[in-house]
Amino acid sequence: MTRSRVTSHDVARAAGVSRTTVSIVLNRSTSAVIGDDTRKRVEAVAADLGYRPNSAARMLKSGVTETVGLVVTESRSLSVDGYIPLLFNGVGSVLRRKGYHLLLETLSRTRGKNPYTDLVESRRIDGLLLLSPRKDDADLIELIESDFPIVLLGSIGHPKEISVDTPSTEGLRDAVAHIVEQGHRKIGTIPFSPPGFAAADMRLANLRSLLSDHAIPLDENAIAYGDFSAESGFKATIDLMMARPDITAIFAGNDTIALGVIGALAKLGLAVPRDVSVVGFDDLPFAAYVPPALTTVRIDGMQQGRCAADALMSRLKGKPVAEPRQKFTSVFIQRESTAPVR
Amino acid sequence: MTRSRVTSHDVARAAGVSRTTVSIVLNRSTSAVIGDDTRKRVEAVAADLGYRPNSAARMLKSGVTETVGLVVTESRSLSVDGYIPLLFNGVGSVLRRKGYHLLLETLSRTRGKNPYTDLVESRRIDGLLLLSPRKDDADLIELIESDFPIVLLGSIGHPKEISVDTPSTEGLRDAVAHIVEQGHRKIGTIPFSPPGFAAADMRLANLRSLLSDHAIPLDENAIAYGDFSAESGFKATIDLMMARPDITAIFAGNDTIALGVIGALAKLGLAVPRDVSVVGFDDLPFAAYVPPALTTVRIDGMQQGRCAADALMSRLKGKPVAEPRQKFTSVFIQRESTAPVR
DNA sequence: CGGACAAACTAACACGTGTTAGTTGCTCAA
DNA sequence: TTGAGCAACTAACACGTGTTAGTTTGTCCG
Repeated sequence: MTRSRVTSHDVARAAGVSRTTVSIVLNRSTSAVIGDDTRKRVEAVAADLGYRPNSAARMLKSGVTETVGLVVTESRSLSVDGYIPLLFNGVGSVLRRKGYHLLLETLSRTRGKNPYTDLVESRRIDGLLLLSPRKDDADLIELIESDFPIVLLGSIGHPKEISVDTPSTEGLRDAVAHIVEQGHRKIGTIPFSPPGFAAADMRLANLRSLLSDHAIPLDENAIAYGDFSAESGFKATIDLMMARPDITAIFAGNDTIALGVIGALAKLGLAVPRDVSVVGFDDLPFAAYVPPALTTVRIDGMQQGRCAADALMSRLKGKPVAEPRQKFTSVFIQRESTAPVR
Repeated sequence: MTRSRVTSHDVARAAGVSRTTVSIVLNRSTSAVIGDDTRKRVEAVAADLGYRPNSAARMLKSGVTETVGLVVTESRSLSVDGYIPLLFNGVGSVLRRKGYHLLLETLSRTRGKNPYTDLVESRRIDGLLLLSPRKDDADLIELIESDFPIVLLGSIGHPKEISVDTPSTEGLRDAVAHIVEQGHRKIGTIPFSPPGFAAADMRLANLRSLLSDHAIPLDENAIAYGDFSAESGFKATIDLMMARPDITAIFAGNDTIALGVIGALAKLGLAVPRDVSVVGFDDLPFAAYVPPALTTVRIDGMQQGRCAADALMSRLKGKPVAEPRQKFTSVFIQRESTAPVR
């Protein structure tokens, strides 16, 4: 490493004081009183030499890394799910303000050992944000019970969890009411992921229950599973409409899938919303600007990200989190991809 | 810190050897010969106790963090530009394989001091991946000249840079040829960012030059600047078509913007491709599945991410990078959003 | 005049690791 | 017998920092 660095020792020598004094001055520590002139001199010398504390040494000594991990459990979803970038943005804005850093870890489903266990045990991070947690994740449960600071984006219903969830209930209730009001009775859906993914399972159950309130069944053959992407929405729609050509309204698992749904319907010669109505989910930034503008259910990704990061920050500061299980209501947004049944 | 950790000292004591031996065994160091039985015993004890080396201590001693920074200079673009997630995925797949970690930093344009300077000087990262570098970034140039390992995604034309670029030339040439062949002469464009952004400026200049090869001008009033998002594409299109209702073909800065363009045209009562042809850029995962399937120019984000990460990895291993300025050709993809002029 | 006390600073330890320069015991040739 | 050489291991230092427990100097009060 030819690139030589300036240490607190260099600053101390140049300022004619001890290394201890340098540390106290630069950290604004109150463990000792330092004269005003000395303080000024040390600060000037430090700035002059361009001194930056070595983060590794600081981590080692203090045990604080000023870094939090963000784990995306489905690395595949990262590249196609437009919701995740919004989360990143929300999380990032909070961390930047607090001077924290973000370690991004993607986890492919096949891996045996969870990578965040390694992050935690090697003390590389102070806390963890976990996206799309799974109820059956034993490592995760152990981590939660060990009191490691961890905030879930989504919920697994563990008594000790801290989570920021966006249940679909309210928005979806209004969406269903709207669709039923428009006269639709033959309804299909394309969940945003295959079964086993907590949030998607929950939303599907929710949809089924809401439909049954209107005495409308959600048959097994009216469900075609997607996989986050527009492509999966496209293919699932082809399958769905083959099996159930009578369907007049489709609830897409997210807005990206909704794009694929509309694309597939067009391929089948069906216009949206004239022949089939489509409801999206998320209200991604593009939703209002595509043709037809998507009727959808809004959840605010940036806000979810911000809240999760805030909760983790206060947890790291030792404060108890005010609201361990925060929930954001979703809201129905009516646009132009839905219309009365013909 | 109630959470007590097991150190190499604990392992040493439990195995009845010295800490040095533990270190040598677990790092497979060749600086000393360790007997086979001792080695086995140490490994067993370490596994048994669940020993994980403290990363901070290791960083401090070895000077290696096994972490690379990924800086997104336009934090706004993160939430709306579908290309970035693809890059993440490519970068992530390489780093995961090599056991490296990814520190994600977003930079809002307004900030004075570049945050990556801090990352570098506090020794938090071994190397840097920089997205959308700016030619006028003095800190960046200084960093490059100081031989810090840094790989640019995009190019600023510095003699010492290592970069992975995706110039638009080939794909755009074919796209222009296609559009001209279809009889279009009144052509507009919506760059993916306002002027000042190197890649967008370059692409615009490229488009202008390619059009002029066909003796077609690109008037100033045929350009309406976008800002990564579908929303910006929507609004820019409204402006553009107000100023130039004669336009029959639009080159969108990226596929997300193309969505907004098509949405706006629909609002104006214009159908794509019947009334106006639209060419996207990037070939994002949804491009083939929306109606109409986007005619676009493909650049492979995952591959660009992988190559950049690979280049950085070999740079960190001390190997000279085989090809310091790598370029990926873009390729024209004809789908259904373009048609002959009416 | 002596002791108490505060202000201003510092010596020295600890954090947990990787590595260099040994040390110990043993074999084997001269 | 001896000393050279080797296998197997370890003592001790260094990385750069934060902090505890002092030390020195000066002042003030009884």
